[in-house]
Amino acid sequence: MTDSDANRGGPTLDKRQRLVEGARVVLHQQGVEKTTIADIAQAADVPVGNVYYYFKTKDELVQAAIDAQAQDIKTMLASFDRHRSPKARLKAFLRAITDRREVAALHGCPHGTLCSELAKREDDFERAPAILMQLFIDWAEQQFRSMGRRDARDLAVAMIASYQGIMLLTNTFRQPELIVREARRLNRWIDSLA
Amino acid sequence: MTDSDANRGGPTLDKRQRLVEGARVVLHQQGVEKTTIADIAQAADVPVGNVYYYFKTKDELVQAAIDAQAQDIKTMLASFDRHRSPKARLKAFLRAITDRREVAALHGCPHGTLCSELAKREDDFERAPAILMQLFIDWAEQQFRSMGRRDARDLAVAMIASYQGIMLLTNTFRQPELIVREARRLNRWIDSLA
Amino acid sequence: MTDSDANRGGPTLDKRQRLVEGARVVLHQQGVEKTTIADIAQAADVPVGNVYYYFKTKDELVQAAIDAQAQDIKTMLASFDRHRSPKARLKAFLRAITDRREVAALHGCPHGTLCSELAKREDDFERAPAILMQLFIDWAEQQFRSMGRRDARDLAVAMIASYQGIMLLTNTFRQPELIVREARRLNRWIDSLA
Amino acid sequence: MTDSDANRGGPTLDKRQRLVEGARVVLHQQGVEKTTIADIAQAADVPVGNVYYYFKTKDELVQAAIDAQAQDIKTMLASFDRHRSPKARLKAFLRAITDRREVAALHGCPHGTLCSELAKREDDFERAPAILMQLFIDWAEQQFRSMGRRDARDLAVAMIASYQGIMLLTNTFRQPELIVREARRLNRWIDSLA
DNA sequence: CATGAATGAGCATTCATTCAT
DNA sequence: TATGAATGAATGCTCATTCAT
Repeated sequence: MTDSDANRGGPTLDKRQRLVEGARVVLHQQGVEKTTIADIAQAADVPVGNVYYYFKTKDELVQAAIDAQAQDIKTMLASFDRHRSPKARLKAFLRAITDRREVAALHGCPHGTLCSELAKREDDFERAPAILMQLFIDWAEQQFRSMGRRDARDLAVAMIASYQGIMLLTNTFRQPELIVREARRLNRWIDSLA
Repeated sequence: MTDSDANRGGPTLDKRQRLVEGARVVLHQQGVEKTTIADIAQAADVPVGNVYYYFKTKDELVQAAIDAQAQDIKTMLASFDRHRSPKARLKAFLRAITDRREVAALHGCPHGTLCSELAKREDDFERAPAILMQLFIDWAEQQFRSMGRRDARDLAVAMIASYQGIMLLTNTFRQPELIVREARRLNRWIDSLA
Repeated sequence: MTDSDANRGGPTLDKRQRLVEGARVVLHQQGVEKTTIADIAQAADVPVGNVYYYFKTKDELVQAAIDAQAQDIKTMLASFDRHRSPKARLKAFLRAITDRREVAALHGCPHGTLCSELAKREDDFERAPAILMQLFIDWAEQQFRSMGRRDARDLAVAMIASYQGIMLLTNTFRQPELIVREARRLNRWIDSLA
Repeated sequence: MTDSDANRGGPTLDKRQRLVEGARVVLHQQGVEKTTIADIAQAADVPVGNVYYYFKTKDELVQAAIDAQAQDIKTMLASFDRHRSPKARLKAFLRAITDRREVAALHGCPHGTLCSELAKREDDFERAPAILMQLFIDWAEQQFRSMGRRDARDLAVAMIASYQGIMLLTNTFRQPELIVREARRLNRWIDSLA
């Protein structure tokens, strides 16, 4: 999905886009600290020295990758609007997650691992990826509120927590099936809600 | 040996122990990649060159920190045995988590962030912290099984996922209260189980 | 590229060449183990960190120095072709050696000491400088064969052994004259051969 | 031979002797620069900290190893006195060398590699192992002089050079047979002398 | 004498960032 | 804009030597 979205509008990406895409992939796979500018440049097929024309610092490039991920999340969540009921939308979310279980087993959640890693920093950057989680929670809260739940916020936090937690376990144990079983459970839970 | 004897029972730990403790603290606060041997040495008040007398490599020291964490987890989980019912034990677990919410907001779950970060590695070390998660899941499964649940495994995974997920959100948003509310919800959930 | 073009034919060498030359000189003078990257960088007037732009590891730089020495050897041996008879060529070789007796007394044979030192290693590198010796032996064998000697190989080995041995003694005793006398003896020996 | 001499007088060696023996073996195998005090201590089964009771510095221990080698050389050369003629003594020398060809192929000449390596140093130590070579040359000169040769000195130097050179080639190419063939040639050469 | 532990200077290597062209 | 090259401050790790007991 990442690639297909990024390529929207033509097979050729300009260098800036290629760098952001490369950053997303490599940062997800290797983590922020272990990823070098050279890694990203290579993934984007851009000369190392050229990176700094588009991004003044490594952090700025990471920020751009986070922003691009935010866009992806918005697009994905918006795509669930085609379902009429909030329950159907929530289940579509679970389905989307389940579809990515193999990648999650290998590299974890692209957003969760980013939050986890950047939260260790002591500069302003530590809060940067929080925006990604906020998107999920806000969306989920909206769904639960559409269902008439007063405790929509808590349910949203609980659901996203379950999502992030199962991603972590899936990654830790390298077992994609964990997501399948948990998604099934969450599906039943959604059904059980008034 | 002399030191450990001398320090037995006292507040002063010998250097090896101090290094492991320092490693635990600093690794939790800064992450594995960003933490230098010098950081750990300083935290343990040990000269840098001396670290290598006790640990051949940085990885070995990290492993020792993981092992120490495993011990702590075992001790904590064992302490819940004083409660007679499995439900009481699970609730005691939630209470223990809630008690640590301030640290979690600042630095995340000491085990979860470790799993998340090390899973990015490509050496054997990537699986090392899985043992920590396993301890939690096995313990939780035991509790649910004591309650007669056939789906004890799934419930255990779900509960630990919720735990890890809420730790991640708490850390991401720097909001300790998230743990309080989620713990309350999980408490009710436990009560609702047959 | 710019530099190499600019330096073409001139006394100034580009950095890579300068590094290889510096490595040759310093490795010969100090040996491989005692020579630091900083030593070579300084000899080549190149910042330490820049060395790694040209050579991924110290070993790779050493290998480049060996290769450069192989080139020198080939050039030198080829230069003896101007002599018509094999005996004259062998004597030219002895003269070339004798000409370098002062350096040999100070630092030994640049090839022999390299072989001696690297043979102690346990990685693949231990065999690397063997190629240098092989060049000498093959060339000498060719000369003896041109003289119609059936035992060309043995004679070649014997002669190169004498060469290497006298270099070692010259270096050990810091007596350049040893080479002069031995060269004289080998000259007579060559004359004595059928 | 080394061991049997060292053990003369009983199966137990005191620590100092064990250290010197360990040093000899390890220095021969690994070279001076690559050998750590810990390596030698381990080979001698002596605690690292204890080494400095017997030897103030690493150099002093290396010097002791050189001295021990000098003793060995003297003993070996003296053992050839049982042969009546100088030619027989020289041939006995060649035989002794040939007997050690396998070790030479693996680690080079224990004396030659030491000379080669230490000659690179810039302190007083650079001349230390020259004494070993001197022993050989003096002995050989004596033999040639007994044969009535006026050029005894040159012949001695030539012979020891051949010896050292073939050791180097044997080590470089890892071919023990080189020594066999060269020894044969030197044998014939000795026979050919008036 | 013995010894585990301590210490700090040094080394190969990495990498974000800058610069000259 | 583009890019290969430059730079220097880290970082993990080693090791001769010293010290306390």
